[in-house]
Amino acid sequence: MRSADLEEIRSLPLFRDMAPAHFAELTRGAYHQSFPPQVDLIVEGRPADFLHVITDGAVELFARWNGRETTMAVVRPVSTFILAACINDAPYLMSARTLVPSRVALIPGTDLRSVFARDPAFAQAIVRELAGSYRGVVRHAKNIKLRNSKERLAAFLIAECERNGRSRTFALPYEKRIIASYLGMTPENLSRALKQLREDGVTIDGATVDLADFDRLCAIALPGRLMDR
Amino acid sequence: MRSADLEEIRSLPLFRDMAPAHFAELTRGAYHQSFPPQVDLIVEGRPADFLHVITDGAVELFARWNGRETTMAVVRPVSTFILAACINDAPYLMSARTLVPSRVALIPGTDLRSVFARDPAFAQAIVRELAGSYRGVVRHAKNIKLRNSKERLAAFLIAECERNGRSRTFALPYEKRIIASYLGMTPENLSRALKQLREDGVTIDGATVDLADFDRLCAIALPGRLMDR
DNA sequence: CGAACCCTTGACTCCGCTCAACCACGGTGG
DNA sequence: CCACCGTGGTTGAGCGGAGTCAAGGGTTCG
Repeated sequence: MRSADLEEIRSLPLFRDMAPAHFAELTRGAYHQSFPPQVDLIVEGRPADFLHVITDGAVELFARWNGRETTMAVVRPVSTFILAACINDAPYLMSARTLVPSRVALIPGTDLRSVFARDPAFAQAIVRELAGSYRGVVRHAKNIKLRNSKERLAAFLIAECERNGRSRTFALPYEKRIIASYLGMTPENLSRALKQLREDGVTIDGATVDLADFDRLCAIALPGRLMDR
Repeated sequence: MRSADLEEIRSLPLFRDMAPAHFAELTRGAYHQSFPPQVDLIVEGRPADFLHVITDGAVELFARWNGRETTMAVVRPVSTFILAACINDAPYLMSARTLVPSRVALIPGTDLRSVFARDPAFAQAIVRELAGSYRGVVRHAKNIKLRNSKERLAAFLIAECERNGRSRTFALPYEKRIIASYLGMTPENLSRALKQLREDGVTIDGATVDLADFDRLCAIALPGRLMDR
């Protein structure tokens, strides 16, 4: 693994405070690989062999059942995913695939569990990471169960706007069908919902969005840290 | 706190392996209280002061937004809830209220965090508990997003059946309106869905359920450990 | 240039919600 | 003892949101 990559991973909250020897132990058996788009990194149901750390690109976490599919989250650098399955040595509950060309570090689950049992600082960091992930899914579930599709879309646009430094215009971060699936609707419906939001100052051209009336959107989505962080 | 209660709490996976002195430290500042039904134990948004351990009864975890409400889980003895908020010292994302007369032990969050930083075995247990909770919410979200209401209901009945030792008849564990909310539908709709399932061998009398054709239900719900544990 | 693929649009269907009435049950108080 | 009322559950009618199916346009890429 390149030392620049190591630095980057090392600087993550998850690894920042652990003993240097333990970090070396973790990364010794690790791979760091580049993947083209649309590669399946993880398929749900398989045993959790590796903790994944995305260092570049974007990865979709999704789930399948009975021929249907829904995206649960989109992970961006630099962060980890499917830590819970690794720690519990349990089968993955979600699949993962690259959305764009991406680089991912793979840390063997056995090493992870071994170091985790010996390094208190690392254990603490894992707890924080897990607690954060947990709260993320809770927010997602609340979002799905409490808001209707128009409200979810408005909330999503607000969140994206803030991710881009509250700039009034910005680009959608990935394909609309992914956004639709993440928001729990069909692509057709997302299209219609976007059109419907034109009355609220939202204009769309391809992937670029313009929010003319931020407050109006807020009145629809009523964003708050209990659901939108 | 009564010593029998202490024993019970101590035997939980979360506390089983920690140092005796640390366990004493945790429970020293703890309360153990009885509550009547319909008491709000936690209201979302408040800072997370206490880890809750339910030792008797049943507690509903739910969330509100804009006048709507949805139940996220029902917690039964003996287990803990809202660990994530406590560990992160963050506001609760969910509210909690007793469904029936219940006993709950309250462990101060400051003590929890303090011991957690010093006791590696405890930190490990917390990680396992958190990872388990995380996977629980992921399952819930998948359930909501991938199955329609009839399928969710069938899966719920199957799960309840197995909780009762696969007995063919059993009682619904709590009010139907709670079940409806948990399954992401209205009470009216639950009623209709139950009636609809009569063709599949489900008969309902008040709170008692009879499943004449388990396999038929399975064909609808397609249960699996990736969504129904 | 053709072939995918994504997005959009329209028409239609249907699942699930709303609103309203009604019933069963249990508790209360006259 | 019974009238009254509140609550939870059921049922029905009507509506609307969201999915499905099908077609067409725009882009990208081989």
